Amino acid sequence: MSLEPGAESKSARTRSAIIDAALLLFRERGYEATTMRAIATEAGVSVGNAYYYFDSKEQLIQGFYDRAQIDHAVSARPVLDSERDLTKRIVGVVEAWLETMDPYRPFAGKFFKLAAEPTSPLSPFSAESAPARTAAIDLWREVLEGSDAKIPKKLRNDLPELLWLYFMSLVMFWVHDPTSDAAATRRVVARTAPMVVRLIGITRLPVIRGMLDDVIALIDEIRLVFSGGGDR
Amino acid sequence: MSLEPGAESKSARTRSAIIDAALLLFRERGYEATTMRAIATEAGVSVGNAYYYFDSKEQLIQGFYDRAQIDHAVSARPVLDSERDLTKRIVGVVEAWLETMDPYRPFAGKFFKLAAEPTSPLSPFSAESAPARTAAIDLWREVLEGSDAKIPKKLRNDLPELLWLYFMSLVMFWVHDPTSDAAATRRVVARTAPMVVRLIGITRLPVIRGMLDDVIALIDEIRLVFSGGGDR
DNA sequence: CAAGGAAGTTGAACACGTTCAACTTCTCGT
DNA sequence: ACGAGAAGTTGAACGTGTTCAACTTCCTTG
Repeated sequence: MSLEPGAESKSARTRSAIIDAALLLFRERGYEATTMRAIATEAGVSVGNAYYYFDSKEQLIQGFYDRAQIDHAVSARPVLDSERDLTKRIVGVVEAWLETMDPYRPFAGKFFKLAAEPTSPLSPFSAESAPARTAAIDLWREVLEGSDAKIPKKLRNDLPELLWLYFMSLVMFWVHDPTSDAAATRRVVARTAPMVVRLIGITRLPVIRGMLDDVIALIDEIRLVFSGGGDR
Repeated sequence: MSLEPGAESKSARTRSAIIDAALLLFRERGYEATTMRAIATEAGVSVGNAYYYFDSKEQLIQGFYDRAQIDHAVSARPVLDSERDLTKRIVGVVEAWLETMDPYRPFAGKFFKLAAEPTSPLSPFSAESAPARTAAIDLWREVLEGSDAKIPKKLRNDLPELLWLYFMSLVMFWVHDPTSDAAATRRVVARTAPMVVRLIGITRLPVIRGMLDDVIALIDEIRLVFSGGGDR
């Protein structure tokens, strides 16, 4: 594999030409209305050739995920580098994501429907998504570690993952959000981000600390089940 | 529409014959492997006729939902009538559901993938699912009201819905649960149900009460968005 | 009872995702 | 430069969900 930009192999160029074509047509007509024949034609290849590079039409969405994640990391950079307040960091990173995803919002539902199937490689919990997932969790780790908030020791380990889960539920809300320009989602983020921060602070209280231990123990147990601990 | 049982119209019988055939074949071969042609043949009708009664193959799953909900209400009855302890009521009702759904577990993922699409009538948040949804929320209201637990006034209104949401997240976990016989899900229920009950009790603490007001305000706001308050 | 419209029913036809055997082009060791 | 195997490419063909014009049965109204 060559490293000089612009000198990528022919096959790599064909590959991304197909993704480009797919994403273009998805934006224009939506996911279902875009046929594989149309994608192939737009990309200047045959249908069969498109299937040489991608196992299925759904598979093309993985390409979308990868790009979205990179775009998000880029658009979140300014906030991460300038803001210290944890609440504002959370809000900023989520808003950056909303910005990035805006062009795809009309048919995002179709994408997440596919992601919701547990056996699908597109599921955020699948092995195939592991790279994108850990990258995303690392982003949330940076949100935490770059902030001036004091994180209780007990939470250090699990909080990035929990924050990512919080983010995933925001994404789910966004998918269902009927308001134009995702106004409701923005409102929910603005409202819940301070709650999350306060929740972290509250874990110092004795009453809560007892519960926290249970929660952490449960999370660790669940992680074990999914990392091969359970019989599949 | 006739009310005497056993004297239903021909069309109603055809309708349920198609659902019977579909559910039978789904169980035997899975969702994707079952063709509409096979369903029609099994039900003793033509393909076109099946489409006279159901808009699509997905639509057949709505029939599955309706039955599952009825079955659950029935299987949850013993616990609801005999047990007073809130934790045990929650665990019992969830276990009853797990029992009910067991035959469909192998392909439940396929079902919930369809349910995850916001625009789909199969979404638990859709208008079409409203009857099933309110019935389910009512079930959780009974779980609460039949228990000996003291529910803070502030929570009376929203708690059944919140409990249903908790249940929905358990369902999501169940769909992803890789263990045989859903052992991990059972464990999570056994662990989280006491936490939920403790969480309800804790809302009396002054620190928490402040947060609780925020949460309730947010929930009410969200409900408004989805009940037509937002621009669609 | 007759008539005519509504409800129910049919299977062939269509469009789409996907597969595959055949073909072409590239790569590299000799 | 050559040959052989790998990699890339093709479009026709297949199976599936869905549609539709035509047909049949049922029900209502005069």
